[in-house]
Amino acid sequence: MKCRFWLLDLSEGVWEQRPCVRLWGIDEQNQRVVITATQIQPYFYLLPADDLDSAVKRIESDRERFPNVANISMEKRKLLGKEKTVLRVVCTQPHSVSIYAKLLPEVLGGRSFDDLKLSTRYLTDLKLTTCGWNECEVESISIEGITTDQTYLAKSLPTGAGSNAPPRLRILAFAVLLVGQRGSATPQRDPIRALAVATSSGGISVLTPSSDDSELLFSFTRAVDDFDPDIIVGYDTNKSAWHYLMQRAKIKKMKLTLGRDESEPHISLFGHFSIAGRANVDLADLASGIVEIKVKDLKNLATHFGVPIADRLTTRDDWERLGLWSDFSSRQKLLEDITMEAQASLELAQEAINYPLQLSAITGLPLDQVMAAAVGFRVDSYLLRIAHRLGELIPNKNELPFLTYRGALVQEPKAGVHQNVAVLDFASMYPSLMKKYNLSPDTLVGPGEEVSPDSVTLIPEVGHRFRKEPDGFYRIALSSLIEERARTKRELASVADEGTSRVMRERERAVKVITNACYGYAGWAGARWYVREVAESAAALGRQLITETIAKAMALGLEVIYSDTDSVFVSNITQKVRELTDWVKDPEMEIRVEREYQRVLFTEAMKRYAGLNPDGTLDIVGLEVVRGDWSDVARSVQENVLRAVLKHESTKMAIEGVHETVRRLRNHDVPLKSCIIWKTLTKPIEKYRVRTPQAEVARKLAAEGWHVTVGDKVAYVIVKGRGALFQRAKPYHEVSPEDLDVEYYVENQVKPAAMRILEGFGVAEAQLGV
DNA sequence: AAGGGCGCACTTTTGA
DNA sequence: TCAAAAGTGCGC
Repeated sequence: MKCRFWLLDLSEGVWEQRPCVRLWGIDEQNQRVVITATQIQPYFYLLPADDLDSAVKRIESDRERFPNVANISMEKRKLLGKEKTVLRVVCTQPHSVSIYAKLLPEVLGGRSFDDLKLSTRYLTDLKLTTCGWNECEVESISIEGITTDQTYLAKSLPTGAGSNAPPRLRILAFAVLLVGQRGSATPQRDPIRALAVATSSGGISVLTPSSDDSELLFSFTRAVDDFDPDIIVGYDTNKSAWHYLMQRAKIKKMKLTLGRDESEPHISLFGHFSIAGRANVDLADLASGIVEIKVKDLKNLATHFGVPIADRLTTRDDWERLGLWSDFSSRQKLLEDITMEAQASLELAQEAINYPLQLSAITGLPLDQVMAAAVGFRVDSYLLRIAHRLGELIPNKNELPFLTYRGALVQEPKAGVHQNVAVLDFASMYPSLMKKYNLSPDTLVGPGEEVSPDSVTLIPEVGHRFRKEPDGFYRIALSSLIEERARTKRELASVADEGTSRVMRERERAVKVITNACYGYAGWAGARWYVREVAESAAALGRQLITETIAKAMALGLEVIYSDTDSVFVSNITQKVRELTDWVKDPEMEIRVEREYQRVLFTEAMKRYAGLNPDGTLDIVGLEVVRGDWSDVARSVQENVLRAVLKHESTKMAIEGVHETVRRLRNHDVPLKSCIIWKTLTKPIEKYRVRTPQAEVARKLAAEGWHVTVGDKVAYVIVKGRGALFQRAKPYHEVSPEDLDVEYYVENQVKPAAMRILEGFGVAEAQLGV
């Protein structure tokens, strides 16, 4: 019989002594299915240094060393466009692929390719769509431990069948309450205090242990079992909750059989926890990609997405939680916290899941992986499929030494306020240049290579040469992305249904993000297709293009106020701006008016400005207002100053605002929270060579038993006293308002932030003091 | 374990 | 006292 299924997850296993891939999905009857497939054996390619026959002989004559080689055959593939005959080395065991792919070149010389794990191999070879529909001829079987509605064996090679609307997904959200006796909770010492679960069927419950937490762990397992979710979601679960749950289970000698094959969660490829047959989604991964959210937490994420429940979330620090826990009468608050956290995670997942689903469908990474993977690996996965389609050998990941290269051009702005300014920019400049000039690893001409000058593009400044024909790997990949985006846009225009149109919008966004990441990818030393010359050439062509555009604007009599990378700020004279955009007249390199400011303010600095939009809102770029490492009090003062000078054109109003804040600060009338400075720990505390405030505070917290790790944001305030700044930085929860060094905030936060703007208006610093 | 690129502003510490 | 280095976070 034929099974049409929406592919949610993949796992690897063994079926009748053979390695198999399991495809976990949902069918059209909304039943959970799993298909066991054994058609593809694990393999990789070997391009030996010398002739193929002797390589085959050496492998076959050395069975002791290579016992897991099942067979070897010759195959034609391409290496950067050039035909090569390679050996396909089929292994009996999936894990042998990476071992032999490393070992054989050491023994025989040459290189190996396509070092993919079996499930990736399977997806790639069969062109299946993750988070999309696929088809397969199947027959029912029975496998012990598998809990899906239907269990099948694949009788044909499954095929991708497009990526239409997703089925109705069951989502389970959870949150744990972790409180230590002192400092951060430690699994060896502190049981899980409570666990809240919310499901997309409307159920919500809080589990609290009576004596120890084994019962809680058991109940959680049962809750997952009963509801049988497709997606398990929470906030920061990969870094915290899952580790804790697993450790507690281990201590209690229990198994957290959460998988659809009764297996336990395990750490997978990108440091996330993988659960067989389900997608474990950590919303922190979603937050990490959103630059507007400075302090990444669930409340800020929910607020960003406009989920109503955001208002009911309480952000607490560990020590505040410890305080509430210590007082028996306030424990209820903490239970409410995690209940809201679970409910909000659920609502957020429902609101925001379309984008990750589309990203998965486009890149071919399963949902849980695509969430956890960084941009580079998403691009990598996309390119891998294109390469395979083209018959290209897939280079293995290796850390190459890298060279930096010159990047984009930034022009000094004309400082001051400018009226009526148009901002023009090139749409997707770098990928467009890569496509237009066929910049690619396989079209790059070697330094000594003789070619006719007509057949190549010579890149200005850097002197690299790229063949105009045939189409290079990146051109093919980018074209297919750009076409996909155009197709999605067209479909979007004809879709009336709001649900479908949301899916399409997210698809378009996902395609765009992958497209724009290709330039950075090409210049990333960890990329499979890392070729510095490609990125370097795109940057050089970008500099040439923007330089010409600036010159043209000036020739047309437009005043050029500023330019950065792919944008120019010019006087907004409709006719001339039109002439400028027409001048480009290249369908592959479109420049368009992106924004129009009534007024825009520049200081002397690049990458920092504020513009007044026609609707009265402000765009604030680069200035303290948008920086997460300045106190709220300084940021809001600066924002008010900007609004006063740009919108109301009143420096008087601006100065009064500053006065008012300084007065309130000195009056202790500004909440302590507004004085917090957040800084990220960018390395382990022992690696700091300089005594920075955040490192000092982090050391202190660590000494008190709090877990502080790389990537954490440290919140501190500056208190009165003697000595360097780092000696006066304290964790804000230890500080009472009267200890605050108000003068520091006046002199080093509020004044600089305000003066940055006001000095261009002839305001002297003395006018701000009191 | 580490998880596109380079260009730039700015604060604080360091070390002579 | 001052310039350089370290550190962070931004823009595109």
